[in-house]
Amino acid sequence: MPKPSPKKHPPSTPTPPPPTDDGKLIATRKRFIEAGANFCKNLGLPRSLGQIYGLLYLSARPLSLQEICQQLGISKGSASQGTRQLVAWGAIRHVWIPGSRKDHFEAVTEIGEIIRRTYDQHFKPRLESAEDRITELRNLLETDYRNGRISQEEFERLSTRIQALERISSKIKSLLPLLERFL
Amino acid sequence: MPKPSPKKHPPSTPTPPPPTDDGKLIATRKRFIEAGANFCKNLGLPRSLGQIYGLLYLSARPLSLQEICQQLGISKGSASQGTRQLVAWGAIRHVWIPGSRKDHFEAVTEIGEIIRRTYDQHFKPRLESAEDRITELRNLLETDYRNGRISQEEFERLSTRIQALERISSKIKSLLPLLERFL
DNA sequence: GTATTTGTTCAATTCAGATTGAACAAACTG
DNA sequence: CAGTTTGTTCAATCTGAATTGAACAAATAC
Repeated sequence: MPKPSPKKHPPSTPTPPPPTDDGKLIATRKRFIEAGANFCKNLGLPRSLGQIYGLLYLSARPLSLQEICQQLGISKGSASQGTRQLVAWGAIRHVWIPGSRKDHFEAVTEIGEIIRRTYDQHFKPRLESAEDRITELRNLLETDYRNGRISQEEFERLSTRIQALERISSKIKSLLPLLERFL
Repeated sequence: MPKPSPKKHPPSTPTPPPPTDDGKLIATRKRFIEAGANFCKNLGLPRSLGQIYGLLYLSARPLSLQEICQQLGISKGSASQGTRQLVAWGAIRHVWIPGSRKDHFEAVTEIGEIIRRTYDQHFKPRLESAEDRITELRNLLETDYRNGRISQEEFERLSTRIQALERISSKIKSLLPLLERFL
């Protein structure tokens, strides 16, 4: 690696070179990375995930962790955690480049794939656990009633409301197979 | 209004009675309110929204702001903002109770309604604006190319990737009508 | 009119969680 | 072996958003 003086500057925050070193990033890339960041932010996910995916999605070749840090102006820690998350997510993949012992990453460009996997791994389980939580509610309700903590009238009203939830839940569940077919 | 002694206690924060005054909250309610809070949290929304909706959903009658604060142990400010948000969202509604000049709120129990409205007001517009952003990207790309900031090879690759996005986008868009029919 | 009740607003605070960076571990190099 | 490169971990920090609470406004009561 062409590093002339190993002690040029202490670790890394002496003169933060323009915080985001977009030296090599043309407008299209910048905009796309930004869009990815916003997308993730809107979903309540760390921006960095979107940035990393965006960078890799438009990259001509797999990039190393170092390159990711440099291009995005984020820390090694962030890049390491971010890439791990994205790999687990199935949105990017590890690529070993023959000559190098660095890790390299490339984007999985089949976004449909990613959506499908995300649905299977995250949405579906959650929807299913929702049912359990409703059942738990019903049990709690019966306990409350048996222990005389609520009147019968109260019991019946709450019961009706919980039943409504069950109906919604099972309706949604019945739509899932349909959704899956078109996914 | 059946209020016996108008000076029972000064305004509202004298001896914050056990921070969360769940005196009247039976297990079922507590659990449901908690579930609402978590649900909102998972969606990246303020917990308080879920708590308020949960409380109202199981309530026998419309509740005043004061009651909401007390039962949930949240501040007037939070309750005020929270209810406003939920009303705008269509998840709860204002109810004027004849004798009282307090605002009262009740939950909209037709959750399907709420989902439909939310989809129309929030998801759909966003999906549509996604198209615009992709178009913007394409324009940026052409500008970058015309200004000689990228090679033709680069141009073609990026173009392909953006095209893939366009395909996904239009595929999703074509699914919307189907989804809407079953919503 | 003044006093009281009720709701809103917004600056200050608090809190969650994303990001950093330095210490560490592991793999390789010479 | 020591030295270098590379990735991971985790405590500290930073950031943004939710929450508070007190000042305010509006409506009503007296």
